[in-house]
Amino acid sequence: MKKTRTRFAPSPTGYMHIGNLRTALFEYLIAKHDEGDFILRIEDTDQERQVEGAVDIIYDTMKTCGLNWDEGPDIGGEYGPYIQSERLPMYKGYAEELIKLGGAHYCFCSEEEIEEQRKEAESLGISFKFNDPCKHLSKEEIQAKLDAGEPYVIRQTIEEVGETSFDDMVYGHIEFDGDLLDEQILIKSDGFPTYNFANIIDDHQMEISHVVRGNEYLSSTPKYNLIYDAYGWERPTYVHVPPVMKDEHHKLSKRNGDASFQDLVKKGYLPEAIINYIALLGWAPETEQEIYTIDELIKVFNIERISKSPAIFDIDKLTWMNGMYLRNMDEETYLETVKPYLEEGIHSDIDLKEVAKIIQPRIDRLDQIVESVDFFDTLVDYDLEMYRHKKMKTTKEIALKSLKAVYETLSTFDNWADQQAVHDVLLALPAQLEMKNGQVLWPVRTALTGKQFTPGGAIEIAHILGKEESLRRIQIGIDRLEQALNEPAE
RNA sequence: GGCGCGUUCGGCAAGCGGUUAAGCCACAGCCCUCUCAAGGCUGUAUCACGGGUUCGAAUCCCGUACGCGCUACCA
Repeated sequence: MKKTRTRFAPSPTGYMHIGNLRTALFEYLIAKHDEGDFILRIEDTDQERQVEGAVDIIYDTMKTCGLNWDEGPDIGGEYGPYIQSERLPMYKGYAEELIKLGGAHYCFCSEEEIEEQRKEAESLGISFKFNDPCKHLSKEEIQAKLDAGEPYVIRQTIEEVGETSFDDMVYGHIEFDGDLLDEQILIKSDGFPTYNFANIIDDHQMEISHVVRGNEYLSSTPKYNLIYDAYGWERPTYVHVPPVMKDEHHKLSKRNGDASFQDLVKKGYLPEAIINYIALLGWAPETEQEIYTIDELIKVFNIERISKSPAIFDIDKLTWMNGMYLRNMDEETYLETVKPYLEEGIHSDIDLKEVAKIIQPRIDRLDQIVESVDFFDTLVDYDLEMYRHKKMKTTKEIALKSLKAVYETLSTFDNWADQQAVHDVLLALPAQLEMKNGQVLWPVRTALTGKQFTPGGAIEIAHILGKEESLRRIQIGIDRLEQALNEPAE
C-alpha cells in the first residue's frame, strides 16, 4: 500500500480565503487520517500575479490553524524544492521528453493567429477548438525555427483519444469525449510551466497519492490523465471537492474581498472554531457531533462523506460555534484569550477576572467585549426613561424609592468581597419593602450601569464595582431622579 | 454554444428502495431569571419539475428546468 501523501499547493496571490483554507484542511485531514504526509508547495508559475507577503500569510494561517506540514519550502524534505519557480529547469526536461513520447509539440503560433481561428469558429457558430498548424511541422522546420530563436510554447498533443474516463473519490465515474479536449499550453513562452503541467510533474515527483482540489478542475482532469498516461505514470487518486459559496450564485473569492481567515480572526473568531466550522462545509460526520478538535477531525474524517454540492458559508453558524468554544474553554485559556480585550475596555482598578466570568456566556465574538464592558469605566449620562420598565413593574417613583433604600442599606454594609453576601443583603430588601425583586434590582442595575442591557445583573455588577463606586453611582441616580420628579409634569 | 458537475427545511446537512424525511444554525413560543445572555423544552419549515422501473422511490433510469464550473501563455 502506498503511503498517503497530500499537498496543499496555493499560488501566492493574496490572502487566504476560506475556500482555500478548507481545501487545505481536507488535504491535511486526509493525510493525517491515514498517518500520511501533508506537503506544502508554493505554485508561483504565474509571475504576473505574485503578491508580496502572500507566502507569509499562507504560512501564518496554516500554523495558527494547526495545519502543520511535513514538507515544505521552509522546512525542506526529500522531494524539494517546494517552490515551483525553483524547480524550473526540471519542467523543460519533462516537456521535451513528452514531445518525444508524442504527448506534446512545439507551437510557434502567435496569440493573434489563435484568436483568428476562434473568431472564425464563432462566426460559423461552431464550437471552437484550436487546430494547431505547428503539429504538422517537420523536425527540420521545428529545429530551424528554434535555431532562429522564434518564440514558442509547448502544447499538449491530443489526437484521436476517443472516450476517456476516470474515477473520482467524490464524484464517482466520469466520462469525457477526449476529442473535445483542447491542446493546452504546457510551457509558456516565458519558459515557465503552466499550472496544468507543473502540477502533474510535481505531484508525480513528490509522490502525491491523493490529488485534492476544487471541482473546477474536474473538466481538465482528462487532459492531465493523458499526460500521466503518456509518461506511463500511475494516475493519482482524485478527490475533487465542491466549492464554498458566498451565496447561491457566487463562490467565496479573494476578488470580491470576501471574508478571509485574517478578517475573521480580526473580528474575534477563534482559529479552532473556524477550522471546526469549515470542516462541516461540504463534509458531514457520521454522528451528530458538531464540535470537534482537530485531532478528533483527523480521527473521524473520511473522504466518502464529502459532499458533491456547493455549500454556502453561514456566518451565523460560525458565530454560534465560536460562542460555544468561548464557553467551553478551560478557565486559564479563556482568561488569557479575553484579557487583551478587557484591558482595552477597562482601565479602572477592578477585578478583570470577575468581569471575564460574567461575560463568558454572553459573547460569541471577541470583538464584542470592549463595548460590552465599557460601563465599568465610565457611567454615561443615561436616559432616565430607562427606570421605567413595564415587565419589571418599575416607574421613576418606584426606582427612586428603591435606590434610596438600597443606598441606605449598602452604606452600612461592608462585606463586598463576598458576592453571596451582596446577593443576600440586596435580595432581602424587596421582601422588606414589599416589592418585587425586579422593582429593586432593575433600578439598581440601571443606576450602576446606565445601560439597557449588561453582562451580569445588579448584584454581580455591584460586587465588581465595589462599595465606593456603587454608592456613588446610586447617589447619581437618586439625584437625577429627584430632580426630574420635582420638575412640574408637562 | 459545446462539454462536465450539481439540485432534501431560510443556511449546513443525514438519508443509499419500505423512516412520523435525523440533527445543528437561524427563526418563533414556553420555562429558568435581578436586565441581556447562557441553559432547558416545544414548534414552524425541505425532497426542483415531468416521465418511467418497482408491490413500493428523496433514494434507481431517462428527460426538462435552473445553477455552477471548464472551454486562458490564471490557477
